[in-house]
Amino acid sequence: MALIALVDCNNFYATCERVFQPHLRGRPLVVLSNNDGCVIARSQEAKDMGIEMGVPWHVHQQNFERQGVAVRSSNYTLYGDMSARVMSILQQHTNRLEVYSIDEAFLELGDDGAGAEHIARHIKDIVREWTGIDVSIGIGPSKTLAKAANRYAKRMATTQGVYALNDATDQQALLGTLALEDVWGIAFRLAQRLRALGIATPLDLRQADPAFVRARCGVVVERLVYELRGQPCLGLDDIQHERKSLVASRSFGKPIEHYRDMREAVVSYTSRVAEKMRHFNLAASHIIVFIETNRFNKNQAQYRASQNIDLPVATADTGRLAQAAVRALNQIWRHNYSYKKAGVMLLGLCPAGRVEDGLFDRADDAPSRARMKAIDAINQRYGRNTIRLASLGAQPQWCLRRQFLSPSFTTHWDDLVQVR
DNA sequence: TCTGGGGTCCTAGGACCC
DNA sequence: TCTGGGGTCCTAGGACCC
Repeated sequence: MALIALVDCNNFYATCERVFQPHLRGRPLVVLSNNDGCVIARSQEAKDMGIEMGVPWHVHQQNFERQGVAVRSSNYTLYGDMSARVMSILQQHTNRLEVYSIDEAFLELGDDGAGAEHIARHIKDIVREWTGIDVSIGIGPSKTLAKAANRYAKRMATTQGVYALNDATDQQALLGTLALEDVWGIAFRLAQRLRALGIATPLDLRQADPAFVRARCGVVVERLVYELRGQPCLGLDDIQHERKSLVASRSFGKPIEHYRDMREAVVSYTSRVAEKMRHFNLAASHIIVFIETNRFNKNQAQYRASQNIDLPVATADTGRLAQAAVRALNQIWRHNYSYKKAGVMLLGLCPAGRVEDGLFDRADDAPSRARMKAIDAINQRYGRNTIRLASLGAQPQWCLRRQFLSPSFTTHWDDLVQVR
């Protein structure tokens, strides 16, 4: 069975900053979120000082600055660029690569344990030499075990950054020492639930009855049982999948109380997210706007709301999207609240050219009986709502709802042409 | 008084990840 | 005074249909 390696860049954002500012090496360093609100990355020295992930910077600022902690605002363009360099090196050493996040990737490394470890050490050296980024590598028969191995590689100096968790004895020994929350996919809530069921460690979970776990905690945790046993349930997702949603959201530096300010914010988020969408060459068929008050402020009246608008035609046009966004905002806006955050989410994404150039994205004359019949036939064949009649103002429009399409449908584009 | 059963679709919200 | 931003997947429940 093929072994999976998880390559994870150590202290990624902090290391990226250091590659270009070598004088920061050896000093504790933190990277802050937008608005410099809270800590989103730390160098090893900063971690050792006890600076926690996600803490609001203002709480500790004075204290830490006195101790010589260097601070940087985040620079995602730089991190994205460094990430691409690392990933392209990894790509050269495997047939299958899943880029899991900006600083992590899963690789398939063959089925020979010793061989896999050897390759992993080689990868680690090369990445360091070519990019200045330090990585840790965990190897195991499943993604979840590779994750656990990676943790161990990171924490134990004796591993020199690479650890293989291939045989059952090692797996049991390690899982017995971990907390439930150390398992990829288990956080506070699930850990609580599992403990209440008498499952106290990852080793207990590995040995639990999958059917029992499924009945109590659902299919996600059942999968983890198998994954911890080394029977992979989570495949390597190395095919570039299409994005399913895009978001632009922000916390406001100063809370918003007036409708006009909120409208301005929502329109500007819409324009930002629309631009991102066009970059991926996509169009959206739903737009959601959400607004909320400051949930940390216990003395304040709380309000959260979101509104989904179905667009009659999938579009990437900022004007149309902004119009819909304002309509959504109008439905949820309430006076007398102090709003702290808002966002715009685009859903039902589909390739842009197709629908925009499509046959149905225009106010046509009333559909003929023959056309109605043809459309009915398509809906019957490929599922209802593949094509539907929508209204924009008084004008009926035909639109293609690509998110309802079966995969086979795309090869039958000709059918649509006939409808016309 | 009796009070189906199975299916689909949609939505809201929970939980997790980085 | 001040607490990030961007994602995915799953579930439960309601509406509706036959």
